[in-house]
Amino acid sequence: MAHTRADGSIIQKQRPAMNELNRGVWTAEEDRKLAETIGIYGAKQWTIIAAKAELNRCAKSCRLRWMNYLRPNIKRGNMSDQEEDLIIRMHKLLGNRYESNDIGLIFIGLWSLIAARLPGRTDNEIKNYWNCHLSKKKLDKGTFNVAGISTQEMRPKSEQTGEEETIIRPSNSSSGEQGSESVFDVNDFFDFSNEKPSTLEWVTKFLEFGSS
DNA sequence: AACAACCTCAACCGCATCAGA
DNA sequence: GTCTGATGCGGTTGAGGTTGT
Repeated sequence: MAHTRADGSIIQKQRPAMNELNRGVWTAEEDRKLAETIGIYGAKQWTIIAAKAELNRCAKSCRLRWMNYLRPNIKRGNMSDQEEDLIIRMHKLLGNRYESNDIGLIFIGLWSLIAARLPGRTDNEIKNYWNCHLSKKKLDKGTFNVAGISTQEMRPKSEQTGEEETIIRPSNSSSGEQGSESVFDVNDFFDFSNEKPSTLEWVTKFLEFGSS
């Protein structure tokens, strides 16, 4: 079974078949059938798509393949510094903060929230990138320092000094204004107006928690 | 050249949430 | 209000690739 990598090279991969459903790597023919079916029925009703495509794949598998690989405008290749910076910022602000509180809503939609703000990137890709590159970088150094901003400096002042503060101060601005009040405002940075209600509620709780 | 260790990333799994009956 | 199937998410796996010795 062949599979195409992001750079166009072919890899071979196979998992043992379970039940009567096809599993493992998608073939070019399966991709073609799936794309064709989605072209007819749209990328929404996955149980119908899975049945109509006659791929012997479950709906979840079809959805995953479309979302992570076949979907138009998927951007592949290395993450830019800006993209990496954004991932780190958002993970720092959303992910780690929620690890340390007791609201009980940990990491809900984190990767998809980040992916939504990185056009062409998938949540799976960002998650993989974090696990492979960034979390390791964090472990190695204790802090990040991407695009001139370390996560120590990204921490709300309240975490650093115990004072009340919800702003983040880049260590050096591009304008070269040493020590200027170039404030990173969480409310400006995150526009969640298009998120579904449950996510919006979660973000609201998060922001309320961070500022209380 | 051969082997081992590590890295990458597509795909699967289990669970939570959503939406419609 | 409840039930049930569909959908979406993060965590994890594991085969193939890459790098180091």
